[in-house]
Amino acid sequence: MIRLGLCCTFADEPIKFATTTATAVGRLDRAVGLAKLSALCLANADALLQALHFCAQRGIGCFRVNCQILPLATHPQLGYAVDELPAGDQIVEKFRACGSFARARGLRTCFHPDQFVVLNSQRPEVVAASLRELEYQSEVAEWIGADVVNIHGGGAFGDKPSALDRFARALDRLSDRARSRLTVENDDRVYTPRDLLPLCAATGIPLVYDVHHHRCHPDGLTEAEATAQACATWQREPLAHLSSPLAGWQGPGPQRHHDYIDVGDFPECWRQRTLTVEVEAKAKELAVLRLQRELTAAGWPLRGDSPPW
DNA sequence: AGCGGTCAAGTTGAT
DNA sequence: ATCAACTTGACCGCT
Repeated sequence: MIRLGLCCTFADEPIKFATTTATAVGRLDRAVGLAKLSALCLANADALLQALHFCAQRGIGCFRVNCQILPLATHPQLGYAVDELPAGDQIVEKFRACGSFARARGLRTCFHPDQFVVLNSQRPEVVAASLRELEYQSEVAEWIGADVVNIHGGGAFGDKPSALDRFARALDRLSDRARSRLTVENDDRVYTPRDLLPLCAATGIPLVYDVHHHRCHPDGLTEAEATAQACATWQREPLAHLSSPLAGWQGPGPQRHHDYIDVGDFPECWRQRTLTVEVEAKAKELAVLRLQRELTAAGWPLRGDSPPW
């Protein structure tokens, strides 16, 4: 059974997550700034519940939460703990309500911090900021019952074995809350599945298999081999990523994402799997719903409302 | 009210 | 040495 996942935002549905900028908040007094941020966090908790309702209603079994759900939470100057916000209690309560809803409807949720999280950086301040970011996202993940906080391997710095070793050692600095949710994903320029599988074996961190990245940056493993080995790193339902190239596989910049998924890009070797497939496509929910229709027409078993993994 | 420039953060590799 | 690519639109300050 395949569970399809939607990433972060909507193309057509009027569900919006609010953001702000450090420049704007930095101009305000601390208290005024916190009041503004508090309102944004509250609005985002409401938007998340709407997003989950949409997914439940349309049989989309997984939703990825935007990493800016609590805007500027880890900013070096403007960052805050949620209990510093005027509506802090209410915010946590609303996120916990999202968690209850997701659990009741069998929806999976996950996080994917952006490229600034580099656990194997050679710069200690970058690693420290990355750990801080993972702790923040894992706190929200706990509120909403998300089981995955997924990151990339980071940089190679001219020496992948050393870089992977630094990655492994940084894990020891995470709380249980963060470490138990952390996963690592192959990317399209540095780390392949083959590079990451030994790290996963050594640390117990699951591998999120991005088949599009693997096609852009192959490593000698077939898709079936990479899928099998990635799935074996999971003690629960595995997670994978799928995209189609912007202008076809022969076109320029195949690593760039298309608006929709070409159903021909869906790996045949996923057919017998129980798997969450996050759809990374610019047309967002429209792309997920179209893929859902096409897979169903092709006889693939899909699930969006079954009990949690 | 509408417009357009701007946005916290890291790393790689193309030019 | 510089800069786009990752995500991409929404915000904010100016008229």
